[in-house]
Amino acid sequence: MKAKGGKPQGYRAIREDVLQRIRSGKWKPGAAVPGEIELAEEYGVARGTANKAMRELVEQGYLERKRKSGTRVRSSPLRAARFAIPLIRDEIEANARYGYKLLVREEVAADDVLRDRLALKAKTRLLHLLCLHLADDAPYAVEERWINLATLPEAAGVDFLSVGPNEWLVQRVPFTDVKLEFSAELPPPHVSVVLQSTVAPSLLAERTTWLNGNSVTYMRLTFKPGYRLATQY
Amino acid sequence: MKAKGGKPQGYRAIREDVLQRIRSGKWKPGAAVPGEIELAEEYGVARGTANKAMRELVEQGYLERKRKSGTRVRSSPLRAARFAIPLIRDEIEANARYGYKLLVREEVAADDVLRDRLALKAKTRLLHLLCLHLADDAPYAVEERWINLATLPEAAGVDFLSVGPNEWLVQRVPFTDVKLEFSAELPPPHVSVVLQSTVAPSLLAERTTWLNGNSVTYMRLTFKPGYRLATQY
DNA sequence: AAGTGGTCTAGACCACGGG
DNA sequence: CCGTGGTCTAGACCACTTT
Repeated sequence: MKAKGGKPQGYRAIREDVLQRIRSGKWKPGAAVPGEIELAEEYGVARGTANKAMRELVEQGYLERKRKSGTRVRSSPLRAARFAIPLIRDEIEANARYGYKLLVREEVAADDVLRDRLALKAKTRLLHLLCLHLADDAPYAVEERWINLATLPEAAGVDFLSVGPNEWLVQRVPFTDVKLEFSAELPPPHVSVVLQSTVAPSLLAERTTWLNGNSVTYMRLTFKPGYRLATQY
Repeated sequence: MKAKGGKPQGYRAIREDVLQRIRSGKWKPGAAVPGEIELAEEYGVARGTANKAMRELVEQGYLERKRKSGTRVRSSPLRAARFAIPLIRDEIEANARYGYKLLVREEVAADDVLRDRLALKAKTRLLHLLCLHLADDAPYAVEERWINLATLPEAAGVDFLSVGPNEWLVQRVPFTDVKLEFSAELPPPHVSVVLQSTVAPSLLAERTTWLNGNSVTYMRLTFKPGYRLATQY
């Protein structure tokens, strides 16, 4: 345990001070907050220092700033939760022994659903993978993945037997846009069989990745029933 | 539509330039990146300007920086998805007419589950609410909420008939910590009845809110079957 | 027109951490 | 030790927005 008893110094001191006044209700939602110049004088620092403090509070969703009209406490705090999206491997290894199995590897032509989701032309070839992630030898999540071979031809030469597609992609392939969706589903039979689960709702995470307007990959990650995705902020 | 054709100026130019070099693979994961001084000279700007550009890239998860050893491209980009968590009302009003109904309002004693989750003493009184959020008169989500009256006695005097607890709380009550969890559940009967749904998996969002170590409220939000929580980054 | 935040500069000192 | 990033300063000009 680090002793963090000492009060923050510099711009952090200002940031925490202002935050304290917001949390305590001293500065209420919608209320105006002193400007940078005034704050800088109050704390005896340069304007740039006060600026940095206020900018961080804007970024954290506590303040709104507009030129000329000044700074205000956000009326309904735009709380943005930041989910860390670790490699599944890392998530499992935090508490258990990680295992990985490749179940299916095949080249396929895109069907209508995939063509739509990945914005593909008619005959585009995809690499389809079905993988199982295990924690202490028990099924943890099933990964269904399609990789666009038009964008990523080099994927055709990888066997994915020992390294999962997630890890392979993240290390080698840059991307510019990601769409992430969560929903609750009853897994289809070919997934629930692999999860060794009876009929029970599963959390489904879907991720579609793009590179400069070209689709790279689409992934469906079905977690075992009872899985909880948690964050704290 | 704004025409954003013009290339970014100042520190943004540096940020986008460096990002481009990462995304194009010119600078690979794990590789060292020029230091601030070098970058500043390259672009003919002050060191502080280069610093600002690099800091933003760290924050976005693209770079790692350490004193003395310098700046590197993150080997596996720490992709953090930022979920905006709007008031349900705003989420619905983006596409439909919002409706709200209070179904249950009662003071209760905390049971074991709630005592554990909210870290309560034995006899703490809670305000229990059951609410329905509607989109164009169709059930959209069911909100079950418990408010800690020890922390928030003033909530006992609010009827919550026209203003939902979510909106009331967010406007008036500051908080310091939030725990947010997502899972897939088969809703219990008293929830599925209200959702007018047959037996189908629902996405469940649970949020526990704290103020300086004291629990404020616990909420279970059950979305209608088929709901998708989406984010883009 | 004028006020407020956004950005930049040139220079400085400090803190961390690898050698 | 000493190089690199972290922070700060005092001053400046600019951009946006309201008056």
